Amino acid sequence: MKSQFENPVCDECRSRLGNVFCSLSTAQINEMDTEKNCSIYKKGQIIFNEGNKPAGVYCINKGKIKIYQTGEEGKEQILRLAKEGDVLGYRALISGEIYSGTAAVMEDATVCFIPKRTFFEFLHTNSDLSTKMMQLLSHDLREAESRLTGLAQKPVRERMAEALIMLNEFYGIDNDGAINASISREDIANIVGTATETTIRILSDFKSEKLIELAGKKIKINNHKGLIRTAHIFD
Amino acid sequence: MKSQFENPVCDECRSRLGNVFCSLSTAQINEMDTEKNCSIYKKGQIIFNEGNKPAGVYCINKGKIKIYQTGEEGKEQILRLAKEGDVLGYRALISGEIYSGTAAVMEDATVCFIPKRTFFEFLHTNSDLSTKMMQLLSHDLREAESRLTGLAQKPVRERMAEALIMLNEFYGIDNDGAINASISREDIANIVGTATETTIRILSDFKSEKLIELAGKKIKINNHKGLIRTAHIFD
DNA sequence: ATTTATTTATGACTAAAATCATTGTTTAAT
DNA sequence: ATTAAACAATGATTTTAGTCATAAATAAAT
Repeated sequence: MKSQFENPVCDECRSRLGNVFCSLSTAQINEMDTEKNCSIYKKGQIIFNEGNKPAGVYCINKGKIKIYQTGEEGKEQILRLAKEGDVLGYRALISGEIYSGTAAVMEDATVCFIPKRTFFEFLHTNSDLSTKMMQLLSHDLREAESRLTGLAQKPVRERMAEALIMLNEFYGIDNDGAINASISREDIANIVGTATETTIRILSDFKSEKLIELAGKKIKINNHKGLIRTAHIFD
Repeated sequence: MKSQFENPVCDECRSRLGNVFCSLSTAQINEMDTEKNCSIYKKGQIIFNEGNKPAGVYCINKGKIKIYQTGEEGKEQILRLAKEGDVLGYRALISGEIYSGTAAVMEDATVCFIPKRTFFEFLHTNSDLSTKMMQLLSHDLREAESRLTGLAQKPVRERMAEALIMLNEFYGIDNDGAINASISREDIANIVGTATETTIRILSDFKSEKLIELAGKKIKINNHKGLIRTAHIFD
């Protein structure tokens, strides 16, 4: 399932400076280094599963991960995406509930597990961390609620344009100017909340309209302003 | 807009014992009493508006409130409902953003405003409050994400059944066994994420199927198990 | 009490997106 | 290199839910 290897060192982790753990004390960083348990996950592997009890949080050192909920007929709804520097699994841990979603690896990942005990100790002794956690949760909540409204009110085409803009921002671009990720049409469908065929059709439309370029799983945004107009984002 | 009157006393507020402020110290309760500013709002009035900058949080002493986002063509998407004991406006305040939703009164309300300064002081000095705030945000997030998945995957009929069960739990029942609230079909539509006409039709269907009884704005759940089956809730 | 406005109800029609079916293409496995 | 499996593309059809229109019923206002 997961292979042991030489753990990344928190003190040297550049991602950490951009996440909730950026203000840990030297002592706390050392403790995290001692207590954490890092693993390599291959594409397709599950980090945690809907319904399971959380035992800590996961800090992503490398890789691309999706968090999704599984609906009635096994269809995934992707709730969030995560990449290096992102922390996972805090929602369920903090609220003392079971995981409400599953975290699966989209591109090979190195993930550090920080045990519950350690995380809560930090949370109780470092008020900056708890402030940052509240801000993170607040941000996630805003995001989820906005998507909820979009899903209820916007047509698929607009949500698709929005999703492409989001993916472009989230993953950044590679040397060719394409979105720096290989995402299947099915995953895109599960982000947007539509059928895979509909996703394929709309992407083809966008291509015909010269808004994007397609090359296999690679998507390049050609006309950013046009996409924004298509998405009807005015804020 | 809002009329001044004799403020409710926090120390005597029974609702407070069930919300995030339940563990404030006596000194903090007294401070809250001094600093807070309570108002009476009539049905239809706005407590805060999407896009405005938060200046504190609102604690509902009495009344029914909806928080919604306004979409492109002015259609409301109701994100959350609130009643006595609920706290409002914390998400935007904590994340330092503008309000992402509007809070409007559905039934005449008494609402206490707690200034930002006071709230943050409590948050920084009372670790139990910050824990509870994190739990509240986590819970809200779970709720929002589950609704997101439902909206993407469940047909209107199922979501409607689910909404009725939620409303029944949230507002409780009156002497006649009906949901203890008068909600317009339009508001129900804006909770479920559908058109008002569709809401009316599905409620009529539920009535024909003896799942509910309708009398004007009053809705009584007749067959709870049947509704749960209709909603396809298995957890 | 009567008028006006709002809300609820119902029918007819349209549009959007899902589903089903099939073929082509890429990617992975042997 | 060849086969198998997974993924992408496209067409045809169906289903779902939205929109428009109009009438009945409630609720609010004068």
